[in-house]
Amino acid sequence: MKEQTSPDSPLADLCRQRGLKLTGQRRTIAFVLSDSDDHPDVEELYRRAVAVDSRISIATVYRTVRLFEENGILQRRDFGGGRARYEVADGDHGDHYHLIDADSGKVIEFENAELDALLDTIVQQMGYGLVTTRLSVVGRKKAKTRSGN
Amino acid sequence: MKEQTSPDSPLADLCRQRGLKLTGQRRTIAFVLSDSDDHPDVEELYRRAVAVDSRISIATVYRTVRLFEENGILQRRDFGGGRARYEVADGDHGDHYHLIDADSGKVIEFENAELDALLDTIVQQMGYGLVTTRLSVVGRKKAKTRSGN
DNA sequence: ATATTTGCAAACCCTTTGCAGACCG
DNA sequence: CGGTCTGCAAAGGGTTTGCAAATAT
Repeated sequence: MKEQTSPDSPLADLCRQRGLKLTGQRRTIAFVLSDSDDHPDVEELYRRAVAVDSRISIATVYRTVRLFEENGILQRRDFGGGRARYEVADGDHGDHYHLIDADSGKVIEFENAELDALLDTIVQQMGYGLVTTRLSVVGRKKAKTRSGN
Repeated sequence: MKEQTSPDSPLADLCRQRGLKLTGQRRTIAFVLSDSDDHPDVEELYRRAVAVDSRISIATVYRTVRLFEENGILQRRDFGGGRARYEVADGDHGDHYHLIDADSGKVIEFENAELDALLDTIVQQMGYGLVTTRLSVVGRKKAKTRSGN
């Protein structure tokens, strides 16, 4: 009888690697997150999780999401609108940013090495080491350019 | 009898220019804001306003701050921590960003034309026009001795 | 004069928490 | 088994709002 090595989602595995107790709920939430490529808020995660296993409470989603964030598994984002949104954390590199469509609210991810480098340089020159970058640009589709704010 | 042209703070004047009714409370809040060069949250603004005129309620500060934001007089910022913080809006140019000290939480403003340009270019290339940039970097002061951790 | 604004307190929204029972390792 | 995790509902912190009285233009 062979041992099952990894029947779980990538995030569930990560969970285990981090030494976190892998409960049914966490497994479900991890699965839902692994399965998401957008930036759901807690209520949305709750909806998706309940669809998989109805025995999950929203309090647990809040607790899990916080736990995952503290363990570097998730990243919390704020795109305005009062509620926190989450996405699977990037590896140490591959950092990415967000462009938010001013009209539709749609979030578009992008990467840019030059931007990475420039930010790092700027922060260095100010005598600091870069810890985190929180950057989202709001843009409007192909119209006049405004260089405000 | 000559008309008083401008006995008020710069922001109170802006208020008037925008056609907003200039009440006592708004005048006070505008004064407090003109007098601030940091990024106070609503409670802090309330404290400062009450120090000038005790007949102000926090509800009015919330309402005024929102009004000012909607009229481009103030800018709301989010540095984490749940509460919104405010600062006087930049003119169309002179845009600036924020570096947050990871340890002290201190907010340090900076400008960088190269960064302005790069962001604009990136957004253009994605087929959008830049509307707003929300950027704050968290950094840790470089230790000159060693960087243990 | 009269439409707006204010203060107060209650309402709201998102998030956290105390507790008793359920569960993982 | 023992400590951790969960569900529930109540509490919490920031922000908004309904209403009658006060106020600006």
